[in-house]
Amino acid sequence: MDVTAIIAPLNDAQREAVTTETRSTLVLAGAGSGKTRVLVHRIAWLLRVAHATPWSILAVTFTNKAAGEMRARIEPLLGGPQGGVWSGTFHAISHRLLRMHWKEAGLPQTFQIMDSDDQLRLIKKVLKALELDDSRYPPKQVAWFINSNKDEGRRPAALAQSDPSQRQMVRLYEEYEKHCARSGVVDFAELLLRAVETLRDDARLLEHYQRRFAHLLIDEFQDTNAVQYAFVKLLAGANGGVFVVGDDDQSIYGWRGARVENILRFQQDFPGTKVVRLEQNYRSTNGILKAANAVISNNTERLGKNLWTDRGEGETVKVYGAYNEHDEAQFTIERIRRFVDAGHARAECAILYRSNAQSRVFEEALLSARMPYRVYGGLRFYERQEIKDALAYLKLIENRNDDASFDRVVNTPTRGIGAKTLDEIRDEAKREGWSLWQSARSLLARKSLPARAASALEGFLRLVQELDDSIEGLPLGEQVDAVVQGSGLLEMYAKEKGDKGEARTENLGELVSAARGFDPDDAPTIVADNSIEAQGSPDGAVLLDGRAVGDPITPMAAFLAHAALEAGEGQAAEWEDCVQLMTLHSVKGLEFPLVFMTGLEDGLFPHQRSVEDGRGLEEERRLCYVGMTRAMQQLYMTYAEQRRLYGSDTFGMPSRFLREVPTDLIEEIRPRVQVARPMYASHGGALPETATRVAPGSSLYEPPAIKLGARVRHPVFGEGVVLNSEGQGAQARVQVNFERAGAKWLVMQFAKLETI
DNA sequence: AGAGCCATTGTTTTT
DNA sequence: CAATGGCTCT
Repeated sequence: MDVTAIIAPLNDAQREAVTTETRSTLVLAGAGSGKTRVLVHRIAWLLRVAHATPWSILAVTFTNKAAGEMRARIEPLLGGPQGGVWSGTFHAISHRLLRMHWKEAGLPQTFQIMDSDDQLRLIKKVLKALELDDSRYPPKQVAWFINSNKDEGRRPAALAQSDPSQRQMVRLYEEYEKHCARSGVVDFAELLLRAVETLRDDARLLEHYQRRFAHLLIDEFQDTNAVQYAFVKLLAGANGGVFVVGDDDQSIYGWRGARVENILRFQQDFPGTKVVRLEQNYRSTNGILKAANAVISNNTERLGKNLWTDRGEGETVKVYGAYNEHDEAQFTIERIRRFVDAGHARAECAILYRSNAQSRVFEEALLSARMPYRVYGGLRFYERQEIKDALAYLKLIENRNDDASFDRVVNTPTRGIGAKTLDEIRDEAKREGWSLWQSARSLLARKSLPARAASALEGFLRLVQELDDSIEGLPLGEQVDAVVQGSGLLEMYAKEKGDKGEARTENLGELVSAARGFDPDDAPTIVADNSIEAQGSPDGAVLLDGRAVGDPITPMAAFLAHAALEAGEGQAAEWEDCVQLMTLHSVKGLEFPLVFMTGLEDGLFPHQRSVEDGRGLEEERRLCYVGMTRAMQQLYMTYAEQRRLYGSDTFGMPSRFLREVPTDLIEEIRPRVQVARPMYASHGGALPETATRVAPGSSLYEPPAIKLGARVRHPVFGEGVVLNSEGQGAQARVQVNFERAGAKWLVMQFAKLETI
């Protein structure tokens, strides 16, 4: 393997990035510009040309999927699997550090990871324990408060306690942390924060890793939050090489703490950063690209970048204004059918929408059209109830103090441990500061429970202990099998009637086979490969206290972490050729020859709640940009004039993003016959259509004459508020709720409305 | 323990 | 329009 093979397939900008010798590099990689390629080739370059050792490289990605893809692409380039390189998500890497250095991190060796679902349950418990009203402090909001503070690196002590409700929130945060500590569980945000704090506060550990990881590579840098940024900065230290790749125009996770500003900050914090822009797009035709560029250019907070391509103009972007959501679905399917009839695969087509709820109409239509499809998102394997039950038993076997797991299965299957007994246990736990397991044992020892409850509880404790004893020394798969059966879960779900029970027992079976097939070595970020560290790297990485750095991780611990960190795909990968349905968020990173962006109506997309502030709107616009740039050959953008939402009909205006595409780049497809809008339109695509150039004055380009929520005055009815509007141009009507006369529909053309 | 009833409440998602 | 959660009643 020589240098040519690594750099030959690259364009100038890509090559400049891959071969850079500056300490810090920022690659601004536009959509479809070969971002992953640059990352992969950079690693190959470091190994083969700069002669870096594998263990000096740490590559961080945003999702597990991306990490897997990166690993898969490095292999052929280097002619074999690359052991020693640490790669994975920030969470997986943090987890690995914490497992190895649990002592330094102040965690029990058997600490367990708590997912968002467990977290919410715990918060509800804490609310109850503090006797706070959960309608005044909605658990979701509390979770948001805790998580976003952790994402920003703030512990309760660092928080202002300005007003009483803020004080309560901080108290909840504190109490929540106590519960976590007591039961030895760690939530997602905690994984990161704890890892950063541990490194920060332990000079020897920090020095070891700073010296070891001479090369840091971070993907999707625009999606990093404050703690992740701190993590990078900490590990880089004063000398480490940092190579970050990102695209400010594709930052769509601001709402969960991601900070685009990190890109700007990076250049300040790492003086001398070389900035490389990848602007040549290899994915889309020029028409699509120009349209996408036009939309994103409306954002003010940009680093600036213009994608170009040397592919041909291609087809124009098509816009379709449907009567309603059913018409929208029919139209979409009809176009897919044409595409497929022309010899394409269904899997080349993607239907995108803003929110998951919108998939339903498409699913129904696809079903009745007998067209196979696959919906991304939804309930994932390790999030299923029966799987979580089984995992809870396993976690409890690992760590008796895991309260979340105790709570979950103490009475599953039912064994006569009711609310009353549990309250007793919880009271005891609160009084003594113990875990539920410890409290249960104490209550039993003191014989302070009624006989029946006592024997039921006794039975549960014994069951867990017996399971623990019986699986010792067995291979992982047999351990899981023994627990699934011995816990009674399998029997319980087998009794459940109907398909549901069957599906659940099947899933439990799948869990067992997942465990049988689980190879810790396939989860490189989860299992510490101590052998490599023990040998020390040739360039002389230190050993701490002369022993291997950190503790090894058992297969069971690795499996449980894998289940928590990588919740598994929503549906088992079916290899049938099918149409792909997903949200605009989950399409990031993918590409399709034919893309439909649907539901382009103001209020839906951009979403109502984002329209209210400017930054929110810019993020929505980036989401639109992400969607548009997924299309390789053909892009359709559709909206519905009428849509049933939350059980009532709404009349939306075409999305403002549609108006941001220059008219000469799109063709608007409209029904040829202007019929009166049918009440329940569903014309199966049979309606003759015609494609026309959009003329100024077309419905799309006529801004709404009146804003929803505006106050208006009518010569006869007096003052009121605009509730709704419908139609455009001469037919435009508005619904106004008059203070005296009540709600009325008025035709804009005739009603002499005056805004006030 | 489980069925049945009423009220509430609705983005985006990974880890 | 649902899905969810809390509640009561058997």
